[in-house]
Amino acid sequence: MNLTFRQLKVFEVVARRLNYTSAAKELHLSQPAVSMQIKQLEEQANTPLIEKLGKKLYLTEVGNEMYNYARSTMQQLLDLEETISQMKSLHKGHLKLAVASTANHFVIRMLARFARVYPKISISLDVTNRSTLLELLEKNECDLVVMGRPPEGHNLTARPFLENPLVVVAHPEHYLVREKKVSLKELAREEFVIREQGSGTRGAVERFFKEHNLKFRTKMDMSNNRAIKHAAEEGLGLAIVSLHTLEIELRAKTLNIINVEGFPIYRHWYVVQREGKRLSPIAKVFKDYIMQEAEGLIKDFNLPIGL
Amino acid sequence: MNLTFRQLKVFEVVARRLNYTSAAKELHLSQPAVSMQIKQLEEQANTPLIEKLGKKLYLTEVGNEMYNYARSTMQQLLDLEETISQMKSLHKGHLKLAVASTANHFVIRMLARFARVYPKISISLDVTNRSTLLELLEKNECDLVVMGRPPEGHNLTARPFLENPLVVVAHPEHYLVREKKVSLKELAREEFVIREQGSGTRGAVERFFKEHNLKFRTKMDMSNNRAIKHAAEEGLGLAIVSLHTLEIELRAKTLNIINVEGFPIYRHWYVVQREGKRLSPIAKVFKDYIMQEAEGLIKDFNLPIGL
DNA sequence: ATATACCATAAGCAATAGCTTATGGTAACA
DNA sequence: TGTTACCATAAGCTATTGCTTATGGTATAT
Repeated sequence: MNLTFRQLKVFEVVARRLNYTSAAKELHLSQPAVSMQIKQLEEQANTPLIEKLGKKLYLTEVGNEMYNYARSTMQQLLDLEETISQMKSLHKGHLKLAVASTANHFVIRMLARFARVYPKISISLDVTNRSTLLELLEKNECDLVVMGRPPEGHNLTARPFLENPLVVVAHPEHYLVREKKVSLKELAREEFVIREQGSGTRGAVERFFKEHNLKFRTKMDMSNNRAIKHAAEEGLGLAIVSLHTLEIELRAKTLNIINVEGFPIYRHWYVVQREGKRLSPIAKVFKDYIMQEAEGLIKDFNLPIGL
Repeated sequence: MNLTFRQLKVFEVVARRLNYTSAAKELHLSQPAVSMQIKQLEEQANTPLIEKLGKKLYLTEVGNEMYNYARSTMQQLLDLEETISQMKSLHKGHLKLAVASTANHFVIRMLARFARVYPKISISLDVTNRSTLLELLEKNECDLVVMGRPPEGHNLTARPFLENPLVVVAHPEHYLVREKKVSLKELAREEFVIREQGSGTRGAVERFFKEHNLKFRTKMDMSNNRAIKHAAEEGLGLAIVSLHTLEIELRAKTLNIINVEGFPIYRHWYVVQREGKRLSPIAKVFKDYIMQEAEGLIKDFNLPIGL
C-alpha cells in the first residue's frame, strides 16, 4: 500500500464533510481533483472507503478506519512540526557538554544563567579529565567541550574564550606567603602538589619550569582538584591551580596566593568542537553565549589577588 | 512541511544503518537515490537530520526526532493495513443489524451460530418496531434489517428468506382449544390481543379479516410481543402471533394453538437493505448465511403444531 | 603516498502526480 | 417534469518525482 499524505489530507476533509464539492472548496481545488484523490486512495486500499446512497455520502467500515488513521497521522505530523520548530527556536532541545574538572566551577556558573534564559532545554554535563574529553569529542558524544588548549591533529576546532591564570597557593602559615615577591629560584626549591601527568595544568607548569631551566619537584599528584587544594592546606606542599577554582578557599582564607615572579601563568580556556560538526541550534547559542559573557561572569566572582 | 512516505522509509533505513551505501542496497536503489531522498527530507524539515563527521554518520537532534516519527508512522501504516486486511478477510469487522421485535427470537439464534463461525467480528443488534427499522434503513445506520415485507417506494431491496406463520393462540382452558377445527366465523366472534397499528403482524391480520369480510375486534393492542402473549395467557383474548415467537409458551403449555380455518397465515421474513448499498464483506456473508441456513435452523426449534 | 570506502553532485530521462476544464449521469425536490 | 445539486469521467497539460549513470571530493587505512 502506497499512500500519500495528499490523499490522506483530502480524504480527511471529505470524510469530515461528507461532501466532495464543499471539500474541494475547503481545499481550494476543483471538485474532480478531490474525486481523483479519493479514487486513488481507494485503489491503494483496494476497497471502497466512501459510498453514495442516493444523494448522501457515507463512510464504509474501512473508510471509517482510514479516517481514524488519517487524523492520527496528520496529528502526529503536526506534533513533529511543533517539536522541530521548538527545537529550532531553542525552546526545547538537549545540550551535551563536557568540561575539564578544573573548568567545572565557572562553567556551571555560566550554565545556571544560561538555563534560566532557556528554561525548557535540558543539559548533560560531563565533568571529566582531558583524555576522556578528547575521547568524547572523537565519538561525537557531546556538542561542545570546555577545556584547556587541545592537542593538534585531532580535527578539532578550538576557540579561546577566557584567560585561565594559574597561581601558586599555600596554607596561610607558609613562609613564602609573607614574602612580597618570590623569585622563581626560590620557588623551585619547594615541592609541589599538582594535577596528574597529562592534564593541561600539569603540562603548562612543566613547560613553564623547563623554559626557565628549573627543576619541578612534585610531592604528590592527584586527579582531583579539591584534593590538591586540601593537600596544600595541610602543608604537603605548594599547589599550582587555576585561579578560577579558588573562590571558596580564598574567601575562607584557608589558602593564600603567593606572589611569584612570572606568575600567574596565563593559559586559556577553550570551547572545543569537532571540526565540521554542525552544532545544534541550542549548542550554537550556548557557544556564542560563553564567548561573549565569560569575561563579565568571571569578573563577578573574581577576588582581588593583589597582583 | 510536505513529507512523503518514500522519504520517511528511506530515512528510516539510513537512520538505522547510518550508512547510505548499505541503505541503498537494502532498498534496492543506487546510492545517489538515497542521498537525494534524504536531502529532500532535510529541505522539508529545513534543518539537517544527518551529519557526517569524518567518515561516520550521526543523527542530529532533529534527525533523532524524525527517526522516531518515521518509525511510529510506518508502524501505524502497518497496523492500518493489517486492520483493513482483516476486515476484508472477515476476521474482524462490525455488523450492524436491526430486526423487528417479532423476529428477534430466531434471528438471535442464527446470530449465535454465525458469531461462533466469525468470533472476532462484533455485532450491533437493534430490536425495534417497523417504523424505526425503516428509519434506520433511511439513514443508513445499519447494514441489514430483518423484518416483514417492507413497504414500496423506499428504495429498498428485500428478499424473503423464511416463512412466517401467524397462528391463533389462547390459554389452555379456552373453549376453542378443544375444537378440532374452528371456522373463521367462529373466530370472528372473539376479541383479540395483538400488536399495535402499523406493525407488520397487525397489518397482515387486518387484511386477512377484510379479505374474508369479517370484522376484527381488538381487546387490546400492545407493542411488546411478550406482553401480548401474557395477556392471552391471562385470558384477555385470543392472540395472533408469529409461530416463531411461541417456543417457550408451547413447551410450557401456557398457550395453545387453535386450529383455525385458513390459518396459519403465511407471511415471510425479509432481509432488507437500502437499494444500491454496498454491503461490507461481513454483512454480505451474513446475508448469504441467513438465506441458506434459515430454514434448517427454524426446523431445529419448530415445534409440532398439529396442522 | 596510495588505495579504498563513502557520500555529494550533476545531467538526463521516463513516469506520473496533480491539476484544470468540459461534460455526462443521477437522486432529490418543487 | 424540469431543475438543481452533486459526483464521475475524460482529455490534456505541466511540473515534479524518482530514478539512473558518471564523476568528483574527502577521510581513513596501509
